[in-house]
Parts: sequence; C-alpha cells; structure tokens
Amino acid sequence: MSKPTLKSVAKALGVSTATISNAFNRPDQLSLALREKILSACAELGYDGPNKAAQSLRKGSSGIVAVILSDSLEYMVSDPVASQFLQGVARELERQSKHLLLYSGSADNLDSITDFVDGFICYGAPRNLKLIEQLKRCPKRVLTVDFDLPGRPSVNIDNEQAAYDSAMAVLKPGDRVAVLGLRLIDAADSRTVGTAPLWDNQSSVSHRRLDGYQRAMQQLGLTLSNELLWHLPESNQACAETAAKAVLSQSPAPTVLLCMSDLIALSAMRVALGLGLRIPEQLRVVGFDGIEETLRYHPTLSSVWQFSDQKGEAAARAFQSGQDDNQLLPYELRLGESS
Amino acid sequence: MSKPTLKSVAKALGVSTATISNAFNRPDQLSLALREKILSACAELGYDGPNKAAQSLRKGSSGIVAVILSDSLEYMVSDPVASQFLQGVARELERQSKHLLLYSGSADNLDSITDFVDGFICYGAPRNLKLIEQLKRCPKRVLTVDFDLPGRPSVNIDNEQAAYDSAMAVLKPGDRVAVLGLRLIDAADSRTVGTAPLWDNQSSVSHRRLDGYQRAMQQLGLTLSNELLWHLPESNQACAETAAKAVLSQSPAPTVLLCMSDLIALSAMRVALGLGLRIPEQLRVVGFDGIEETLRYHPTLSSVWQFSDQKGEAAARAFQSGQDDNQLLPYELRLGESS
DNA sequence: TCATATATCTTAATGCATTAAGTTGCCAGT
DNA sequence: ACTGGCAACTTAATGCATTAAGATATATGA
Repeated sequence: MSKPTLKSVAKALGVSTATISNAFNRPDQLSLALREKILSACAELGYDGPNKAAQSLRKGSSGIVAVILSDSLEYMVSDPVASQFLQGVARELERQSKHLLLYSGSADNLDSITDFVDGFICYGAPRNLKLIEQLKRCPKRVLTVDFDLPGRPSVNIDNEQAAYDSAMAVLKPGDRVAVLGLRLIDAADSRTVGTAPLWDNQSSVSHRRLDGYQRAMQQLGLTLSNELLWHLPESNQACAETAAKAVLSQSPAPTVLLCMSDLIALSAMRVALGLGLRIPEQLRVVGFDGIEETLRYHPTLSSVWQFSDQKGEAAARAFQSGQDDNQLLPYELRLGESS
Repeated sequence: MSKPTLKSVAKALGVSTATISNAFNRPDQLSLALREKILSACAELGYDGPNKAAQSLRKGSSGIVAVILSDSLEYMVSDPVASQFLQGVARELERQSKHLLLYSGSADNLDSITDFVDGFICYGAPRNLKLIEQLKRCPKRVLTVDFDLPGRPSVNIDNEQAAYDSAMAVLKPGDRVAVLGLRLIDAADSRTVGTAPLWDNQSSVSHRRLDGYQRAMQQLGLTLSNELLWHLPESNQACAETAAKAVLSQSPAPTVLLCMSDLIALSAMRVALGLGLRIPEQLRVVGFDGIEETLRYHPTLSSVWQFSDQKGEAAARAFQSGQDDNQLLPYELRLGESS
C-alpha cells in the first residue's frame, strides 16, 4: 500500500478531505470529537500530516528561508563574523520553526529556488551582478543585510557613524593615516589603490565606512593620500598581510591604521610587530566588527563591535515580521591596547 | 496581470499545456521551430519556467538536499572538520545544481521537510534519538556520514584501522596510555570515566577508534585503565582542557595521549606544555582528523588525516549516485613532532 | 410555532505542472 | 492505392492539498 494521502485518509474515515485538512489546520472548523478521532486514525494509518510540497504549492509558502551568502560558503564558514551571523539566523529561524536553505552567492539562477522559499535573506552585497538584478525583481520577500536594495527592507548598523566614531577615538592631529578597506572593487582587480574604480553599489558598507573615516579626518584636518588607501579584494590573511606590508613600508610610515575588519587589523598588527613597530606608541590600529580572537591577541584591538549573531537574529525576525523599514542595529566602540 | 503559468502561456500561444511543459523538459517531443517560438514567447511574457513547487509535487523531487548536522550549527561552523565537510558537500551539490538545506540535528520534526527534499545527508550520529528513529523510517533517500544506519548507504573511513595505525605509530612497550575520546555517552553525563555507560550506537566513530586503540595496545601488551579513558561530552577547548588536566596530573603520569580529534589534541598539548611537560620526550601525543591549525602549532601534531572536504564531496556524490554501499574513504597517517 | 442563527460538515474550484495514452497528418515501402 | 510507422500535438488523469461557498441539522429567540 502506498503512502496515505489526505484523500485516502478521508475515504477510510468516510469524511470529506476538507474535514481532514481542517483537522490539521483549523481545529475550530470541526467538532472536538471528530478531530480526535481523525487524528488518532491518522496516527494509525501512518499519515503524518498534509504533504508539505502540496501545501507549499497551495498556500504559496513553505517555511523555508534562503540565506544568500555574498561570498562562497568557504568564506562564510571561515570568517567569524559571517558564521556568527549565520548562527544567529539559524537560531531565530529554528525558533520560528522555519528552515534554512543555504544559497551560494556565486550562483545566479534564483529561479531554481524562488518557488520553494518564502524569500531571501541576503547577507552582504553579492559580487555577482546578475544575482543582484534577479533579487531586484524577485516576487518573494527579500531582506538585505549589510547593504541596500531599493525598496527592500534591510538590517544594518550605521557604518558611517561607527567608522567615524572609531576614527575619532584613535586619530590625533598630525597623524599620517592609512586605510585598509574591504573590497569596494570588482574582484578582477587584485589590490587596487585609490578610490577610482569603485564598485557600483554606493551603499556598500565599505563606502559608508570610508565616508566615516574621512569625515573624522576632515574634522581633524587630516587627508588621506592614495598610496595609503588600500582595498583588499578578499578579506583573508594573505591579502591583508600584503597590503599591510606595502602600507607600513612607506616612508614616512603611517601612524594610524584604520582597518575595515578585525581580521585585517589582526594581520596588520602581526606584520607591524614583525617589522619592529611598537603598538600603540609608533602605530595605532583600529578594527571593525568585533571578534573574540582580538581579545586573546596582544595587544588587544580597539574596534567597533557589531554583534553579528544578534544581527542574524534580527534579520530573521525582520524577515518574518513583514516590516519594510531599514533597521539600524546598535554597535559599540570598544577600546583596547592598540590605540 | 498575475504571474504567468504554464496554462496561461499555453492559452496565449494557442497550444496545449503539455507542449509548453515539453518545451522545457523534453525538447525531443516537439519541433525545434515551435520550441523556439515558445521559449521566446515565455521570455516575452515573463514566464521563467515551470513552477518548482508544482514540479516538486508532481515529480516527487525538488533538487534540495538536506544536510543534518549532528550538533548545533554553532558547533558545525566553529569546528574546522565539520565546516570543511560542509564546504565539500556544498561544492559538489552546486556542481549538480542542487540546493543545500541545513537542518539542525537538535530538531526532531523531520516531517516538516521530508516532503520538500530529495533526501538527507546526515553528518555524524544525531544525539537526538528521536531523530534517528525518524531517519530509520524516512521514505526518502538517507545517506549517513561517520556513522551507520541499518540498510542505509554511508560514507566513512575505517576508523578502527586508522586509530590502530595511529596508536601503533606512537606507542612503545611499557607506555602508560591515556585516551581522550569524543562523546560516546549521553550528553547528560558530563565527563564520565570508563566505557560502561556507552551510547546506544555501537558503530559510532568513537567506538571504532577506541577499538583500534585497544587492538594496538593489546598487541603491545598495554592496558587502558579506567582513570585514563575520558569521554568528552563536547569537542571544545574547555572540555578538552579539563580532561587533559585531570589525566596529566595523575601519577604516574601517562606517557602517551591518544586523542580522538586534533582539536582535543591541541588543547591537551597546550595543557601539557603549561604543566612543564616536554613533548615528545615526556609525553607523546597523537590526534585524529587532520586540520591545518596543527601544522602551524609547535610541536606539530601526529595525526590521522581524513580530508573532510573530500568526504563532503564524496557524500554528495554518493547521495546522488543512488548506490547503496558503505563507502570507505582513504585516510593518511602523518607524523609530526608530537610523537 | 416560525424564522433565524450556529455548528458541523461537504462540494467543488483551485494552485501549477507532468505524463501516459490518444489523435492527426504525412511519408516511405510495396 | 493501401498500410505501417513516425513526428508532432492534444486530451485527460494525476500529484496532494486548501478554502470559499453551499448544505444540513440543531438550537435559540420571540
């Protein structure tokens, strides 16, 4: 005998399919007695509720939420900030009894899952421009995190203000400032200098952070020279070290390093210490994100803490709530030994 | 106007729905001319292929594969072995144009997604016994990794032999051996000693590894005392350090530490060095898994390398292939400075 | 007592597509 | 000229369930 269906169960019990359906979905639509009879009969027959695929087709929602990763899963898992975020999303989704589908941002056939999911939580601006276009016209709910899409709700922090705060906390008049930024540019270009070939999306976190840094510098009468502004194509150790070496070996050497991630800042500090620089006497460093590792490292890093796991939870909640606003989460400037 | 469907497109073109469907799924069933006409008309109308939810209902397969994590996502993401595995699965799945749904092993309502997915790749024995029961009677394809389920295909390494090999590589006659194992036991018990209250599943990796260790010891005339066999409920640093301290502070102190994971081994080495023990002169250590971090640590760790990313790929391939055998992957014993 | 409200169930349309079986027309072979 | 065979479509059954609207029967109120 094949798997029982609503229909087969209904026939077995001599009631209509609607009643069985109601027994599962709308208890108020039938008498208590009948409902219990149905439920126990279902248990007997091995019928464990309406088929979810059919339900999804009919109701138009499945309880599956896709999380789109801006980068490969590899990056996602190796980067503490990203994985914290993912954990937060997973936790909140589980609370809502929803499911998490991981969608790699390198792919660009949203159609292949759009029909399956209730929508998309998109973490970080996808590098794949096709994917962005698809997201723009996606008929399902789309919530962005750490970047904006016109007309879509988002969850973020005030990157400009946070960057400004962090810069103001470390900068002094007369400082020679270097910035180690995240990829603002297309991946093709490996480690471009200068802000010229910037990426399309002016609302990316990196732009906002740079804006914040520059506002602070302006206020202190400092200027950022092109040789001291680096955009890393990848947020990994190798990249960060290359950039740090290049920046620190210039003369006169920078006295402050504004880093757009803690991972970059840690690498840079390692390089700096390797070059015999004293932190913070000769070089002050400030990071961004707030990861545990910086607390174990010496000197501890001054940084903007942004609680990625909570961001993940907030994103999942906002996705669910249906609100269409652009939510700004709190951040916290924490000073360490590096400044 | 609402979203176009197969039906509406068919009507617009004056052909049957079957023909439209065939245009997408079985090109050989209609003339090339008509097919191209249909396809371009679809593009025109904004119809991007059959609804996947409906397709899934009809065909009974969705292209979504659920990966069940034995532990929380938190653990999964923080543990390099597990996250490597996940990456491998994701990579291979992407190659197959399939999608990955993350299912936390702490949940136990498989029904809520069974209908959505093509099946389950289950990484590590779920601690939740209910979940195991559900997997046993799951009507969809189930493939296990690092543990066995009766009648289900699996991907694993020969844990017994690998453990034996690693033990044989470090043990000498007269050694006093301690074993730091993974949770063989129920989570309730925190750091139980002895093999008595073992977990139900005799085929778990931990059991097999212990078997291997013991075979090697037996061969060398060594015995394992209960005080020196520890089962860690969690594979984290805190747990490992607690156990390592307890074991190393006994007298006479052990001369060899057989660790069932590299993470445990690293923590243990840290503790040992902290206690002033010289490695490998006073204490030899061997790990299991093979993670990059052990190469950067000093002394480098002798360990069984098992290439988790390849295991992930193999699992996804085996899932897809439909083969029902129990696949054993190669491993590699690599000796470092710790032995 | 009659009309009306309520509780409880059923009917039937609907969501969107797949596919086995049936139809039609055209061509080749004898 | 007749027939088998094939290409190219269409018909209609099917997958599994949701839900608005309709049908009864029973209860309520005046």
